[in-house]
Amino acid sequence: MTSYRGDEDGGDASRTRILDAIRALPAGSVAGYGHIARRAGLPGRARLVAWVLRHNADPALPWHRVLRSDGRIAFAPDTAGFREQVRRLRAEGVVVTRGRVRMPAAETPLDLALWGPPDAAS
DNA sequence: ATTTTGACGACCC
DNA sequence: TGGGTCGCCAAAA
Repeated sequence: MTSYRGDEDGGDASRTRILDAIRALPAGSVAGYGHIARRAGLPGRARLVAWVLRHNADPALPWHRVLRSDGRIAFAPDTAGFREQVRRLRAEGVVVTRGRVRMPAAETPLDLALWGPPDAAS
């Protein structure tokens, strides 16, 4: 409680919710930044998700399951991060072609079963 | 206080 | 599929 207006989460809670949403990603699945933001109750804050990931220090976080909305890896192709992400994804059975992944139409039946409807924030 | 930057996204052609 | 524009939010310069 960094002391301020009670209604304000101070972005701290937002950060937590984002990390939470990412941790909820099933192995072998992928999601876009915007998708995560939405799941975290922060529609339109895709860039905030990116910011959180950039500042993330938790090695257990499945950050590699987060891609751009077009299924493309966010890192530049010639970076270590890029290669690392491809490596991790493939290790989970995800098909990565030319630094890009086949994105689920939107909500695969499986996702709905695991995540429930978009509104029912867990 | 203004500008630039970034692990973004929806649109348009 | 690919490239460019504009909108968006928070941080850093």
